[in-house]
Amino acid sequence: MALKSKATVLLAGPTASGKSALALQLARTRGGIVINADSMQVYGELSVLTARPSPADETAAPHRLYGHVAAAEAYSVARWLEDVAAVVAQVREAGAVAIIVGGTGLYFKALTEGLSAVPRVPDEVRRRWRQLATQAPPGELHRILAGRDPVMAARLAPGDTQRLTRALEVMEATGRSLAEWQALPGVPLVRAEVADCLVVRRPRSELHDRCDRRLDAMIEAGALDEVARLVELELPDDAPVMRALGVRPLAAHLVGRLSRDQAVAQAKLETRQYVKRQETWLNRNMSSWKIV
RNA sequence: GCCCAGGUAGCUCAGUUGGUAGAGCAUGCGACUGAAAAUCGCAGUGUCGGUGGUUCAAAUCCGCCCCUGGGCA
Repeated sequence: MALKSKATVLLAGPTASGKSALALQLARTRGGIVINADSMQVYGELSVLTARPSPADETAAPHRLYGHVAAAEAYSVARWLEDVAAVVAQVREAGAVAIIVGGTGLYFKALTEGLSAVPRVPDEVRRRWRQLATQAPPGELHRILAGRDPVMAARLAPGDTQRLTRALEVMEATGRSLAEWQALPGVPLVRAEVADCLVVRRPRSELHDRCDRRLDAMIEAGALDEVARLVELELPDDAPVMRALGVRPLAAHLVGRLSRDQAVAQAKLETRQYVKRQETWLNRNMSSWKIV
């Protein structure tokens, strides 16, 4: 493929589309460094189930931001953005090509548009709202928010617990509506216009087949053991790692709540649904990217 | 062969005293600013097993037939 020589490559695409392999190939032919833009491949404890690049891949070309976070930590877009900023700076200094690859649309958006400068919410405040969110009857959070931040309340669906919680904690911690914060423009770290923006696309049915086959291969490669080790850490249910595709069904199988076949089927199902969400994001946000 | 329980959306099932059906899941589409592999919104679809009958009107009542599960022989 004919690529202009730009210092940064952004490579997005749905899961199991073959992004990582392409990134590796680009890194080898262009002397690049592969940088992860996937919210789950950052966790050290998960490598099989998140389809992280293999040790062999990692020796074939330098990789950054893979498995560098402990499962017990709650990673986030903001932290990722700090991490990539540092890595991209190093890569530029070294005069190498940064190949940022992943399936997390939000991360690419934060990268190319920046994040609004919302002050950090104290852990205690966050914990309290999240706690309430797990117990509040349906509609309760939305009612509370409507009383404190009608703008955000009008914007959010009553069932959208996660965003309602965020709006509430920001309102409490900063005294201003999240809507005001988000109206502040962010600073792009990498502008899409100066990067090679690539997106891997494949027919949906083909992606589904690839996801299914890959999940079977993950099981063969020890995904169940990996989940067993994760479960032993006894992390809270709302820890982001515990939300990785397949973790919940496979963990349910380990305690006998699902048969192996049911668990595998459920994991495949989750993966297909994720593909759909990714494609919606790609259609909406990356329609001008070059399809490879 | 007899008795019992079932046959309603792709799946699991709900359908009060008869008024041509509905939830969850799946599927499709969409939203998305510090949990994003997350979280959420919207939208299909049905010869109600078949066939006769009763009735103004049958998923619902009656007859026969077919199929599935269980029990008895």
